[in-house]
Amino acid sequence: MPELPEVETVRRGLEPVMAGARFIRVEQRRADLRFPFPENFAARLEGRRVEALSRRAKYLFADLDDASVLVMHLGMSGSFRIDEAIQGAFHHPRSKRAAHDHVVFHLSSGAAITYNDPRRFGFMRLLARADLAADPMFAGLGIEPLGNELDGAALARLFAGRTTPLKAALLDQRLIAGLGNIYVCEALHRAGLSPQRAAGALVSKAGQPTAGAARLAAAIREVLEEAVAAGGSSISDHRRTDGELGYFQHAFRVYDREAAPCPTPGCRGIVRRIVQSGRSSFYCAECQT
DNA sequence: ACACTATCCTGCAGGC
DNA sequence: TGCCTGCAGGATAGTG
Repeated sequence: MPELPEVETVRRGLEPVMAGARFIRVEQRRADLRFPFPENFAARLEGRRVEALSRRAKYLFADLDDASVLVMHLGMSGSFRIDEAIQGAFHHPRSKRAAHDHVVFHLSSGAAITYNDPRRFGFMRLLARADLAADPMFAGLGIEPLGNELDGAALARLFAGRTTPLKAALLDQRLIAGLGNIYVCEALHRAGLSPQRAAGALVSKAGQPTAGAARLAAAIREVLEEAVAAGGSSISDHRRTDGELGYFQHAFRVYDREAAPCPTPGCRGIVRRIVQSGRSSFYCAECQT
């Protein structure tokens, strides 16, 4: 599910009940997700206070009061649900969905936060804050697309000399961290660039960003900001922490719209689907060149 | 260096 | 109704 906008939506939902709260009790219902849980996971969390909840790329970080960090990744199908514990009156419906409730955080704020993940590609880790930057998982992460670093010049620097297709370059978390299949497709369409174009073609011979590079940087920022404002995209699994759906999926111009007319004004193209790096690319061959 | 594949896992849609 | 295939928002390891 979750690319940067969905993870940021989750962060904003969790922050009011997690930041400043203590873990009173932690239920860990299985030994592993994508990776084994840390040793004594529940015991190491219980009693700890969350100082802040932040996001980097598609990772969530809960800074704890013992100088450790709880790292959470939602994989493809992870979600968090917040239940306010009201005098034990809350009833959890017996559903297939509940079978994939793997972790429950009971917090001093009175909230119970349940992590659900059918495919179990998500994970949780506990790291010393001092070790975070050097950890292999984070040391090589690329620039944050909603931060100040992303502009045409940054793309030119990252893509210079690369023959790899734009689609693959934009999915590469070592270059830009946080984009996934949906928002890469959407950003390329907004920028009028083919996913098959060589990444290095966005750099002039003098090493300067082309007009396409500037358009792409602006398109990435724009589509992510709009998606965050919409609460992310809910295709099948993504839920906001209050259980509501995001609604950016209604604003998709090309993603999962094979054979639909291209939405670009005046364009008579049809959205096509091709496979790159084993994943679907949706684009319009008429206006994306 | 790069591109593609398989892999982890479950659910769902579509074809028959 | 069921069985089968393929596909899905991520990320990594391994191959050529």
